[in-house]
Amino acid sequence: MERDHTTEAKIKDAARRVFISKGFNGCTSREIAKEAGMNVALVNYHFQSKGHLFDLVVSSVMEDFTLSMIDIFHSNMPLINKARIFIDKEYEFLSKYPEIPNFIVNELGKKDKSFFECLDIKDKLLETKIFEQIEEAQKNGEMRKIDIVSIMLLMMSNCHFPFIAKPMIQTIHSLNENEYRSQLIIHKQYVTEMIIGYLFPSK
Amino acid sequence: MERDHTTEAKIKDAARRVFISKGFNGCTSREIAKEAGMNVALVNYHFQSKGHLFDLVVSSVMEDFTLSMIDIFHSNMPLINKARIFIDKEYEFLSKYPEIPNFIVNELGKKDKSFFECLDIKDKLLETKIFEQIEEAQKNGEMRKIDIVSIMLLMMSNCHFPFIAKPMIQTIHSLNENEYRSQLIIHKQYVTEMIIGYLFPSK
DNA sequence: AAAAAAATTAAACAAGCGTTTAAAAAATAA
DNA sequence: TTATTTTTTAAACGCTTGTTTAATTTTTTT
Repeated sequence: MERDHTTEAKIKDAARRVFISKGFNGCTSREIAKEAGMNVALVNYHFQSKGHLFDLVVSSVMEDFTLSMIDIFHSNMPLINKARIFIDKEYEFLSKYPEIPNFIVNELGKKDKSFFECLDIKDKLLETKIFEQIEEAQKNGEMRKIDIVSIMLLMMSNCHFPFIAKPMIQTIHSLNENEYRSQLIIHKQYVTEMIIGYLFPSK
Repeated sequence: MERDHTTEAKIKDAARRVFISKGFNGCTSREIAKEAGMNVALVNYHFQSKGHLFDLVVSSVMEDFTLSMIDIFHSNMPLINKARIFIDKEYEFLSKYPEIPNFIVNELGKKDKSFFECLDIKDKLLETKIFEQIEEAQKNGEMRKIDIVSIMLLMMSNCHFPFIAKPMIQTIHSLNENEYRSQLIIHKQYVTEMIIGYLFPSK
């Protein structure tokens, strides 16, 4: 019984769905069990506690999230291309999992730093040598001299916020699902143009 | 006894603090009562239910939030100045209440649209005639032709996200409170430069 | 000062929570 | 098959939740 439709996998998948859309405090163990089509006791039998299951889900989500960020950095493209593709891939990933940014900023904000650190996002970023490439491009004058933190903030702000604030923007401007999806496609182009234009002024 | 340190006011203030930092599901009625230095029963005596009190807090927060956005729009400055001041005031407001963006996107995402609509943010924005001013500036060629939704998204993304993602960025880059505050000041300048440069290409 | 109203309290309510138990069912090993 | 282990179940556990009750204190009214 090594297939991937084991009880454990079903529960973990259900937990992921429920936790992402409702948060840790916003859902119950019974709700997760029901989503998985299981008995409540099975959740604790296989995963000890709600909290432990949650930590597993958080780690899994963060892994997907980090992976979606760094896989572009590993190539040896010029930085300006990487920036373009990064924004593109980020919008693609977030369109697929639009609830993840909200989940991350919400649920990880509550956790203490030690849990956060063991996900070692910084280390994974360092491995890609992206920071060296940025430093070099800045010395060459190809790239505007801005610190890493702000570069990351600029990128993430303009990629994540449109997904985080979706319900708010949708209501303010009376946009349905399709209309907002179209808006995101247009917005991605603006964002790309703006960020590339700012970070690489020569172009 | 018409002063502003009535029991009701104390409870409402305490509820605002607790709700903003922990969310609706993240806190209890007893916690709010304790924060206010009151008995639990008093919360329901004065505010019927936790949910009703929460709605009052949300409305109050949204009012402050909307007010912080629109008061610059009412003046008859040139648009480029309004944009600069908007970003400045937004960072000022959010530095004072850094938990509000997170609270808004989280708690309002759960509410149904009818509740959202009765806050009529769009109407308040329309009253300021800012949309007309934008349209005119775009016809004059002073401003890049971008739809209102994306303009708002650009503004809010770059103002709000740095506060929303604070815990994440802090941990990734090992920044303490003061270091992050300094980062925000620098970042605000980048953001201003980038957005103004993009929206008003002539400059 | 006495009576009426309002505000506050401690205690209890039923309902739901995460978790555990102990027995039944299913799967595995002998 | 029989014995043994693993998995699943229904039921219950103690605890916390939001809310209510009924009694007490404080304030207001007369």
